Amino acid sequence: MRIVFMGTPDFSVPCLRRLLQDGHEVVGVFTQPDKPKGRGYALTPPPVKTEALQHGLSVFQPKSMRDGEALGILKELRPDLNIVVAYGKILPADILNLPMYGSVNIHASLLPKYRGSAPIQWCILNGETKTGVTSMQMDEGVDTGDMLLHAETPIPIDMTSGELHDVLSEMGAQVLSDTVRAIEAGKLQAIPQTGETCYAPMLTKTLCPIDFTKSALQVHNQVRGLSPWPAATAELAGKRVKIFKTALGGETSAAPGQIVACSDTIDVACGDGHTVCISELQLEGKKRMSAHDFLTGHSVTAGEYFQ
RNA sequence: CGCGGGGUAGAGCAGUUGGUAGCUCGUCGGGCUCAUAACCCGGAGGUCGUGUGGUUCAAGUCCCACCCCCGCAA
Repeated sequence: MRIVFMGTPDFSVPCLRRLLQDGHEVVGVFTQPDKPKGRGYALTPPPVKTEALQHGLSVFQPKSMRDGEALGILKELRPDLNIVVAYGKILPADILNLPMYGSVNIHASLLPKYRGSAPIQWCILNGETKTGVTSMQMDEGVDTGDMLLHAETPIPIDMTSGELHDVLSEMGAQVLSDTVRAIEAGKLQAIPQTGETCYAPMLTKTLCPIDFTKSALQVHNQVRGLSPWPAATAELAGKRVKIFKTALGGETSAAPGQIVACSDTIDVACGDGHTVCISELQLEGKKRMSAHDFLTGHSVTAGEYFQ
């Protein structure tokens, strides 16, 4: 099977690897253009590009998929199937429908819930207890295509987005492998998406500041949903602190935001009379470290407030 | 040349107007205790990111270059 792979971030990499491992002929890889990233605006290639080049694959990084040029390239590649995994661009119908088997997408949620670009994080932010990966036959809408296969996984109460990302990334590769095999065998039935839908938009920094008047569970979900990126934040003694890891604590009568204990973890009172126990954090300009290490060098005392 | 913070004992930090380093945790030994993550006493452990650089009688502390880490912004 001649396959064109379209993907960009780390999440896509296991899928690409799996296609190669399964012996498919990856005739081309589309990925986002290199972008200025990080300090000094160093031009950084997306992870899929790096991986593709290591395997000697042809890489294409068009700015637009709608100007005819991309379609021309695709025609020359003559794929039997397009595989799209977190590519980051909305594809027009002529691109999607060019291959004999059309285009298949791997999405990190149980569709039709959590369509959009940040399904992993929103599942955790909303406190979902299970999620999964779905493959679908793409149409022009955003994650609205008919569903092919899916796999489920529970979300433990302390799992972070980063951890779930890695799990779903591998699961996605497996679902993809199964999907392609089933397509080749011609025994796959597409199921229209029905039922409750919701949308998982891109994360923004406005989600980061913690409001300790919310319940401990809400704060905890915010922290793990935004961990490791972009990370929930709070202010302590005028400095911004990123918070990466918390656990649900016991009851307290302290005011929201007040630190009630700081021996091994930093326990903060929330709005519902319970605490969250911070175990991993990062002060602006400093490295990420455990609460224990943080407390060793910084004098934090019970009674202080997070804002 | 996007803006900014930082590299000092295993870890996290301090180090004032330049005079060869200190705190907390950990660690090792001893003590107290029914017991302990608690407490007491004592010890080990650092060529202060690199340059065999510059200034100086003297630099962790000032100047220069380079390497690395991090926050913002993208």
